[in-house]
Amino acid sequence: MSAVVAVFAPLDKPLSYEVPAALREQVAPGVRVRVPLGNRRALGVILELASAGVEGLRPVEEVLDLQPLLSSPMLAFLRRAAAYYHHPLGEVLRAALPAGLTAVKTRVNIVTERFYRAACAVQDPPGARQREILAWLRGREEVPLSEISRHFPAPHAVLKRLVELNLLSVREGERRRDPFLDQPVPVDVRPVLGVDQQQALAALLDALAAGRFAQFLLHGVTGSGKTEIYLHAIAAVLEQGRQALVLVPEIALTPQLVARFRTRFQAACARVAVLHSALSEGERYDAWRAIARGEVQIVIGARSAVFAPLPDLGIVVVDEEHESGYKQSEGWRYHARDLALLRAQGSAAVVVLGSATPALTTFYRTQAGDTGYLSLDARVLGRPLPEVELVDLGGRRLSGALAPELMEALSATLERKEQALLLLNRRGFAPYLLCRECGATFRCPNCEITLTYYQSRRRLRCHYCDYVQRPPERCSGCGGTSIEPEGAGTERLEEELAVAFPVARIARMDRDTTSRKGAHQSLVDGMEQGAIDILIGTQMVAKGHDFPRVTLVGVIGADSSLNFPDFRSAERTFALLTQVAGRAGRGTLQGRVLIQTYAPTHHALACAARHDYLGFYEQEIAFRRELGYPPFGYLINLVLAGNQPLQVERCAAELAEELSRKAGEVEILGPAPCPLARLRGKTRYQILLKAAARAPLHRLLGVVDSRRRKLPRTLSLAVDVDPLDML
DNA sequence: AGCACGCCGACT
DNA sequence: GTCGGCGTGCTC
Repeated sequence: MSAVVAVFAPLDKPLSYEVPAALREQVAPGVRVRVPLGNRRALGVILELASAGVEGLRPVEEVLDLQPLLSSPMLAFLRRAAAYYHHPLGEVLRAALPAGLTAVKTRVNIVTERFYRAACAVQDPPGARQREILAWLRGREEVPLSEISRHFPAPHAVLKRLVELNLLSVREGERRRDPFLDQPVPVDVRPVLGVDQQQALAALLDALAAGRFAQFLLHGVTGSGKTEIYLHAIAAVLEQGRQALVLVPEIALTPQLVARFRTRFQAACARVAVLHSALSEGERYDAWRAIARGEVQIVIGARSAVFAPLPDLGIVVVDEEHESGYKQSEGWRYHARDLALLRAQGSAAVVVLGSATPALTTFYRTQAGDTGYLSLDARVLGRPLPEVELVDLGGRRLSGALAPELMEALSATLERKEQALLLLNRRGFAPYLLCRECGATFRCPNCEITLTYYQSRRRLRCHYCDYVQRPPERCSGCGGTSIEPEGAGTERLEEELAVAFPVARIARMDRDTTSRKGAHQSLVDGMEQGAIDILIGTQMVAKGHDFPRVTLVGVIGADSSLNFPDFRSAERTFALLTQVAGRAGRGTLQGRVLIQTYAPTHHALACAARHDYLGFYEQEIAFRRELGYPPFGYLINLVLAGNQPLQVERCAAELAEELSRKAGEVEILGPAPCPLARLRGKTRYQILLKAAARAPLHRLLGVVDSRRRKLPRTLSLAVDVDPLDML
């Protein structure tokens, strides 16, 4: 008997192993095995078994699972995914399984831990620390050791003594800690559905009742009540005894969404599992097993949650489906929304893609009829959309980052004691330092970009590789000393506003101010409690939260994303502007949006100002059609990177040459240096493959696969199927 | 990925 | 004369 095994290694094909007689009872497709590979061992998953013996196979050494870890629909899904993305199956399986199940060095998963509970005794112990911990424990139920450790350093000896004194009881229990449980549970409000919502829901319920694969776009502006529809549809899925998967672009920004799900389904006793990056290896494993056993009805998570092993998946919700966070940007470059569709096909599940600004490709599918279109026209409670004005900066010279119009609007907002939100999609004080004498800028030695200047810390920093240096006293080129920051980032804007509005309470929200745990939440709280008057931030401020007292939104660098060297730059700009504009006037107050731009006639800006998705779509789709870009063509980007510039260039040229010979109907663009031609010390070249259909592209990738192994090992080749950006 | 094999520079 | 640099090939 032999087994075909996908080994967790970047091999281009599965390997066959002999199944020893002693292991015959234990093997099955979907179980993990330990196998010899070269002169080491590796883990892998059995894909299939064959009774016919083959000579000269090495034996399976150990079977690691009693039951298949991956069900057969799940395996089928992952095989299709591997084929689609031209990624080694073993690596795909590794990405789909919780870390810890794929490493050879088998770590014992922590499944139990000690729980302590204060006894009913009233007398107090002698030690001060003992009293302290006991008092704390008396205020709560059963507490796991890990949580006690978080509040008290090295509590073990103290706890042991308290147990000896019979003041505490201990129990060994299964570990289940979930940071999202700390969220206050909101009251479950069940708003009455509007007409649009009822129609959308009815369509979803019909599809669910049919029990077949179907996909829908739920198109509605922020605040139009998409979440309520998800909740209703999921309730119907649970009724059928099936499970639901909810994907969100970034789980860290959605604690209130999670809380809402928890509250709603508490009564139905449905278990909601949240998969997020803060889970330890053990917790992740526990959650994964519970999901696979069918004990969890609803899974909420970021892109990797698309691999959650729900046994009978009935619905997948992809919230904010246009978000780029769904695309994995290194290693296996999958897109969770596209994988969700692939998976749902195999599970006869319904997919709901929700967005206020759907990806162009998604909206196109609704026009073509492949995807059902459900539209929520009005904001709930009929709140009007904010008035948006474009402030044309053409030919004007500003004294600071803000135009007078925006300054005036800000002071009016402050006078009314309302809040303002300013979007400037650039961190730091200034995007670069400039020598006034010779025009030199200061660049990262590893990456081909200018170093961002941080005034607060007096440092220059690279946003790509984190290289840091002190700002130079004099220019290395001409020796000049008049070196000045050019352009403005959030740090500078904050400073400028502090001068202009000395009494205003100003806060900044970007990756630099929110890296500390809980920092993001405290800024959100500050806004909600009215402790902040002006919130400055990068695109982070456009996402996630409702601030009911925000009546003014200002956008400062609206054009910077428009000038990205990428065919999707208009789409991204439109989505960001629409999203941030939606932040104004969420409460009962009328909102106003001012967008500073040099390109007021560009359709991304003009349409965003009119809240006109359809108008934007019409213009953008015409451009895509003309150039054969998605959805009218399919792209695969090949990125070659290496330390030696000449070698990278030469190999890229050779690869492109060979591809051209076999191109057929595939268009080969390049090789050309990537827009980020150097990144973390590596020189990068790209070759873009473009075709009107997928099949010839995939055929051509066969050439890449066979050539991959012949490349010098000092070079890396990344295959990006359906690239989102090409930097 | 990991690991060995194999062919060219600076050391005891 | 070796030790070891990393380019190259292979893993059932």
